[in-house]
Amino acid sequence: MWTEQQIIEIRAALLRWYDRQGRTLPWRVRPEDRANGVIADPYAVWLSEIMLQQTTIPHGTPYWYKFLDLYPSVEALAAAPLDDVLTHWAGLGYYARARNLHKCAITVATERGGEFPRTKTELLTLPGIGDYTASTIAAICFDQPTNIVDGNVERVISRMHRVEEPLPKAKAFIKSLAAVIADSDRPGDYGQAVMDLGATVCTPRSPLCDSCPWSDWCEALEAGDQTAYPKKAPKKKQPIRFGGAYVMMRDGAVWLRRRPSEGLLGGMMEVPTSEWADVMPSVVPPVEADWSRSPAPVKHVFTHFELRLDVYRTEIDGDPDGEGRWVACEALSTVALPSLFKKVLRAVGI
DNA sequence: AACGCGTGGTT
DNA sequence: TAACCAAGCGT
Repeated sequence: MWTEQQIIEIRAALLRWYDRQGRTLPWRVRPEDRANGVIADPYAVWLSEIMLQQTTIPHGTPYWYKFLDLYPSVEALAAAPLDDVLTHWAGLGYYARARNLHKCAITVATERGGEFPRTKTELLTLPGIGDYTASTIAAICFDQPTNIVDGNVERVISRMHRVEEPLPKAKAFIKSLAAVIADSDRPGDYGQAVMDLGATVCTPRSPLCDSCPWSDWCEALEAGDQTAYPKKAPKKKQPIRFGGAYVMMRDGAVWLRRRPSEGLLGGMMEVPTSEWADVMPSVVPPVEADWSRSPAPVKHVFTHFELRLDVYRTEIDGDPDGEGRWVACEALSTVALPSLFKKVLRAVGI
């Protein structure tokens, strides 16, 4: 292992690199500003961290601007109806994040006077905030010396040490290795620096080792097998499920209903569908009508299965049975409609 | 502890 | 094209 002196040099090399980058993300405080006492806004940082969980920065960033504009404070977010929050989250995926975001905002606004807790331990008690997010907020906003480990850090550390154990089993071990070099003098900058390193230099496919501040200490670079790490457990093939979606139109409006509040796409609106099964279920339309089927099924890939929906469309006069409501086609952007069902509507020309 | 949970971009 | 990937969390 490294001597204390080496560890100090490793930290310093990363922070020198980071300071030189000048990479700015909109919710960040630049190192020079931080040195002058500028404090990151916990609300804005929390919002960004929840949105960026398993989400790329280009995809998440427009949502961050929109939410800050619509809900400039945690109180404003807490006061909004959940359905509005889900509407504005639509398209970002992992909708439990939006439900937890709203729940967390209510807790902070009503039980904590609008102030986020300043310690990792207290942050961990809030809905939607796990180890990574708690560590990050505590470090970036409150200068707490935490050990920030996300997917980027796992890749960087597993390469430096050529960790042979595959993820996700190796998470605890990698985290213990990361803790050895985590910086306690500039916790926020260090955490962002090591994540940036993974995101821009120590990339999954083609790492830019010539530009890496840690190349002197990287075992994988020395061995020439950087991209062999992190080792990952083989993933199983995902099943394909089939079903039918039934688009009912009346006077330029579409019939939508609300999904159950938990589980897949929980709380979001949907076009009525059949059950989703391993083989195409027998077709039982929700109303007797003259249905036309779209030429090609809609394909949609979830995390744990692929869905193929045959899309049927019809015009009806009355109301369908069951819960739901008519939504004018021009007003579809004002409802909590996930991408899957936007695709379904697009497939029949809406 | 392993699995459920979205979506869009890249290779 | 199929596989892989992205600043994880809850149960």
